[in-house]
Amino acid sequence: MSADGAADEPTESGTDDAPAADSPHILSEQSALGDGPTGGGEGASDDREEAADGSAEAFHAFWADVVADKIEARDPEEPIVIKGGVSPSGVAHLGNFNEIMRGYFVAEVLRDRGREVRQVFTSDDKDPLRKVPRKLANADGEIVGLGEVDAGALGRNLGVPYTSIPDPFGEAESYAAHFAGLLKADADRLNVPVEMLSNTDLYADGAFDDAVRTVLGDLDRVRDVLSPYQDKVDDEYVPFNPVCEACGKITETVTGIDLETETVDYVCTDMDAGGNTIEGCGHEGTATFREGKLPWRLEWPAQWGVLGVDFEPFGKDHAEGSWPSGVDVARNVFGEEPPVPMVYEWFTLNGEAFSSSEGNVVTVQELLELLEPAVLRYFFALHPKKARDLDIERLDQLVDRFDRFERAYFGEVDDPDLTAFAERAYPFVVGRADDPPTEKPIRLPYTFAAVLGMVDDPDFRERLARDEGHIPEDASPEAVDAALARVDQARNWAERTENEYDYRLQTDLPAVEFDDEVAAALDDLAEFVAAGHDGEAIQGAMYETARDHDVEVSEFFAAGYRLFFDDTQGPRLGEFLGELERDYVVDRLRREA
RNA sequence: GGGCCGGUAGCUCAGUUAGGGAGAGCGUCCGGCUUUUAACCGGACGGUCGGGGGUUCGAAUCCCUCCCGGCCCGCCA
Repeated sequence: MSADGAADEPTESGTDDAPAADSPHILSEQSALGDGPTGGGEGASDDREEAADGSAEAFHAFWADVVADKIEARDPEEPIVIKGGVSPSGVAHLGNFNEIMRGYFVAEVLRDRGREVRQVFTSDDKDPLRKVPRKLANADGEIVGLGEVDAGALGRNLGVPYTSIPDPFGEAESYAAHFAGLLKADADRLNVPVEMLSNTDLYADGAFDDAVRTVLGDLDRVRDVLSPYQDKVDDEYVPFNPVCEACGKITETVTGIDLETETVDYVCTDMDAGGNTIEGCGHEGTATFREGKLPWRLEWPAQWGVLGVDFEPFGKDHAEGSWPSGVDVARNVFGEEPPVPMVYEWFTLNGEAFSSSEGNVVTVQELLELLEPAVLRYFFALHPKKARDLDIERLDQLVDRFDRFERAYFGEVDDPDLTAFAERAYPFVVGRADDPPTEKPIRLPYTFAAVLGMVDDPDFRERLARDEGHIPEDASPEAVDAALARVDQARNWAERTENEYDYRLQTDLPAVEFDDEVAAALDDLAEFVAAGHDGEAIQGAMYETARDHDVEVSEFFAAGYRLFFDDTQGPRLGEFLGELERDYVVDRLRREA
């Protein structure tokens, strides 16, 4: 926006004309060329008229630095504005968080470079509800079906801006407020400071007045710019959608424009919405510039100008659609430079596309029951151009990768590439860019934490973790507590996925029946345990006892698993029993309690 | 059909900026921990870097082409 061009004569293409110059795929370009290197840490190559992009960029191990270079190269005014935005839908799922998290890392990198940054997020809530969602998230973030709410009320509000639709749960000010509240709450959970803005409010406050005036004041130019992108744009097309004062719906038939009074006349006609027709009420009325909205292809670039946006990440669906037209509109309708763009790949959940209607969604809140915020933030710090799958079944892999990434930061991994990435990105991932941790946190391997989660007793968990060497002797109580917090998360994971760690120590004696040899062997083992031995010894005794009684080792273990877990398999039993209360183990082995 | 992005080991991914030894973790297999039972340790197996062609002394990396997948190319956002 602030850059250079955009004098008074918005010519063909703002600055230079190489088509690739406006590619939003800034993390894919091989770019290079240019001359003056940006030098070690300064960046900001000033004066130098055209040529624009010049300056060979230094290599960065963290993609957010590449983006930050692009932004700084434009010599932006501060605060630098980073924007994201979504239209409210039924569920604020993890996919929506790309908008927030990708921008966040760029914001943090810029702040780290001494820049003042404002990260905003627009809830594009003046958009009309186009179809009734099949799933909604309630105020607690739980996903529920339409049966939980007044679906009829939603159906009657098709075509109405989200901000004018009551919250289906009857709590927030509106449907839009409910949804924005969910997003904000999740951002808070991830400790991401983002300023939520309501698009409806921006209109109501007159923020878009100038943009609307510009658009309606020079319809021919707008039509010229827009027509290559949209077939519907003809000589009659008026890119402004008043809200019908009678029925509250967004309308699209404008019959008159009065630039003096800043009003438009309209007729509330039927509207197509994804194959369905939303009926208009037929009302004829007059609306001010604040009582309507611009269509998306104009609204988006208008937001850039209104908010002074310097950078905006967006999903790949926008890359070939609204981005090119947005660039054109920004330069040739509003006379300003579009922000630095960045396309991110979508990711999938358990191998499938996110889909709230089919229930294939997961929220930040749900995920934080399964892993630490830092791990989730790490997921978003990975390269945005890779299509990634978030596989809940194999969440342990993600956590393991994070742990390795963390170890790399502390110089414990022999992998130069990973180490270079970690050295730069880790402080941002843990949210401590200005005060990086100097000591590596204690991390229990995730699957081991899941094993500990089979027993509720906190002392048991700590003892076994210590005995297995996962907690240093001199660890502070706080550090130990922090490490053990992962046990509850891993336990939730095991329960949620019903995987091979989903075992539960049985407090009551399961129904069992053993043949005489096995029973005798169990009695012997009980005696051994009663005599007082550690886990390792018990493990060894299990083998010996089985042999002594001519019992297959596997059969004997199965008996043990049946007694303690009511299952045929389980974790390494000896070490496990060694940490449990002795009387309990002895009684159970004797099938007495 | 056209455009954009992606395709590296069974899985999850680094490596492509700047051409030079194809890598990690997990899984699998084998072994170790006196001892077949998920955690810990060691080792091995495992890849035509999607296919083909080209440039080069040398290509996962650069160029061309083809295949596969996602997205866009109506409306909406």
